[in-house]
Amino acid sequence: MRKKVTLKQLAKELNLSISTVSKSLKNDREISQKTIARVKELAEFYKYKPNALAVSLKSSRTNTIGVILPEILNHFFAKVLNGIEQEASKHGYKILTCISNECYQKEVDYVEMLSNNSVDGLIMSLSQETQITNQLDHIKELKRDNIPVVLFDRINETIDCDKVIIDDKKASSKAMQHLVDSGCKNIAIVTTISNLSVGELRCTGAKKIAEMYDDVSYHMLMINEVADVESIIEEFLTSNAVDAVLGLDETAAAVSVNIAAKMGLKIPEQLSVIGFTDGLLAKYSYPKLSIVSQHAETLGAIATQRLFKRLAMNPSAKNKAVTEIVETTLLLRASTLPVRTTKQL
Amino acid sequence: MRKKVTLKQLAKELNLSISTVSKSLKNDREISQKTIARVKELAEFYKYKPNALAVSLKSSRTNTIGVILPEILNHFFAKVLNGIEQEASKHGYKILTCISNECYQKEVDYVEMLSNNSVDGLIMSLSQETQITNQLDHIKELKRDNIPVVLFDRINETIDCDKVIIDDKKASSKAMQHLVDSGCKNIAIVTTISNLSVGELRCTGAKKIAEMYDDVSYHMLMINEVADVESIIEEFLTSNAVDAVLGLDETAAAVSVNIAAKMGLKIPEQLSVIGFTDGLLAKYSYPKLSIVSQHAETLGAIATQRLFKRLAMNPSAKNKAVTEIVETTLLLRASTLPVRTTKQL
DNA sequence: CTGTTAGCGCTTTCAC
DNA sequence: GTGAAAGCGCTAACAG
Repeated sequence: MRKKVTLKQLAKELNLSISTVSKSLKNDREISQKTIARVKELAEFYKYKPNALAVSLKSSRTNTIGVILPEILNHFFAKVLNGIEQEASKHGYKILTCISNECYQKEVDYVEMLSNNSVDGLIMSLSQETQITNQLDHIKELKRDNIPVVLFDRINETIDCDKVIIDDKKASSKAMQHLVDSGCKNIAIVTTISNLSVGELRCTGAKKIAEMYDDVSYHMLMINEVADVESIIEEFLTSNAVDAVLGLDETAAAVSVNIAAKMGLKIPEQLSVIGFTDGLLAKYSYPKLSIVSQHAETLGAIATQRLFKRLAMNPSAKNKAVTEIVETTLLLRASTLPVRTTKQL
Repeated sequence: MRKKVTLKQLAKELNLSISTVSKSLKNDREISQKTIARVKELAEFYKYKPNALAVSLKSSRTNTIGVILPEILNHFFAKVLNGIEQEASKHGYKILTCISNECYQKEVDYVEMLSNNSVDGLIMSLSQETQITNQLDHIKELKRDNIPVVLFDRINETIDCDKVIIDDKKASSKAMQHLVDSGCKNIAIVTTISNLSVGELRCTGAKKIAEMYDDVSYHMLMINEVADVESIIEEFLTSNAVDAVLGLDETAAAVSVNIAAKMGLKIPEQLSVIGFTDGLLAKYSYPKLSIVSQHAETLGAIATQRLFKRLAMNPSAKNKAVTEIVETTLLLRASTLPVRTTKQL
């Protein structure tokens, strides 16, 4: 079993010094063409690859970015990860992926683990527990270690760093507005994420619109934890005669649709449905659901670009933190009625 | 902006040598308790963390494993990744995640990228293009670099390395058997992955069973590329009076169900459906689909354990490659009829 | 008990 | 043109 080739070995075999070999491989003009050729040939022969560890240690750049996600089975985060990966790889960067599993302690551990010079920067979305308990020291300490962070989606205002978010409030307003415009009068707002920053914002946005209309009423259905979401929603829909459901997260939307189907409700004739989701439902549901598309992959790409910009910045010129907002799209399909109200001119 | 603390700086500040500091932090019994206490206090104060790069360079262990996946938006791979991550983190390992996007060249690039001492080992599933074109040198060369690989799901028999697979043939046989036993006579086998190793195996398994029965006929519907899967399946179901669909992959299964719903076919009365999928459909469909569960997370965990075992092995005692087989489960739900045939005693 | 030294593999400055 | 030497941060064998 042959060991991995190093500059040293190439040098010995060629009767050259290590530095000459190193320079040759970089086409340093100090070195004669003949030598360069010799070196390259042998390097090629042995398939020499510079030891990434040594290069990083020397240069203090790892070309790696750390990504800490609350979950990966949630399609939204999977898409964000995909966006990050694409963008990172385009720039020759690798990504270290960690999944906090919505758990504060795991998140802390991962931040610790990665802040040992393992990565050049971090992209992360806070775990549910972190947001609920509001423990943020582990993030704030990254500043002291001089490692830049970009927070996305599940952010916290008090942390001074770059952020990329969705305008959740506006998005849910738009969705609610559509329901109202298409004639819905009695709307259920269903959420299983009321304890997350984004959950609150979506709530606020939806309510704001509903409250603008005297003839529109809404019901909030907040479901916590891993309660039996299905039966809660079923019970709710049975005892409340709503004509629309706005699902503020994937679970809420998905379950609502299935329960409606089970109850024999016709969509959209009897029940209009709009869901915050990211393509999963859209792809696998019938009738096709109207959705608030969060452009998760774009979000991932933007977060990555942000981080690259930050990394490229002269650290002394530490500009103020930037918050970028990704616009959502309301994608109307078969699960909602067309707009009925005549807008005033 | 304070720079990251190193042993050197601690040593200077404490008027000790670097090695004494290093040993103190390791509770080396050679060092006096008093010194250990002093060192630890200062280290704590500065939140000293050993530079992972330097440690790795020294020890030639990165505590990182590379994971190369064909896709991440496919729920199956997301689940596998989750399984890998959980298992790895349990052992204090980080994972470098790469997504080949079904593209041979990206896969090659990633293998190159990671085999520069960036990882201790690799877990991967071959990209579609790699399987089709059968170019495998990049994987085989890993052996020369002495970096262990565990291949899962999309494997290749000619590569000498550990493998973790699902018994796809048996799984599809089981599924087909159930359809037959529940009285289906005219069964569509729908696949969009006939060009993958797993696709072929599933095909073979299903056909084998169908062909055992004189009164059962089957139709193969192989859909290639990103053709308009929906219309092809719709057309097929319209012109062929089948009473069951066996979807050999997620797309095939999902689209079949939706089209059936669209066509007004009652499931399972008029059409039984079983799909190879990994919980996605199950979670979001109504009626609940019968599925072949591939236990993706288990698969990921097992692959990781395999890799750890390999890493722990004395390299000179390079045992033969091991192939582990993960059993599937046929999860029967509302989309299939109960078994009708009376089995002979 | 503590310190010196060498070395992991590489880059880079400075001599020759 | 080429090479020697220092150093990135750490560990470990060996001296003292």
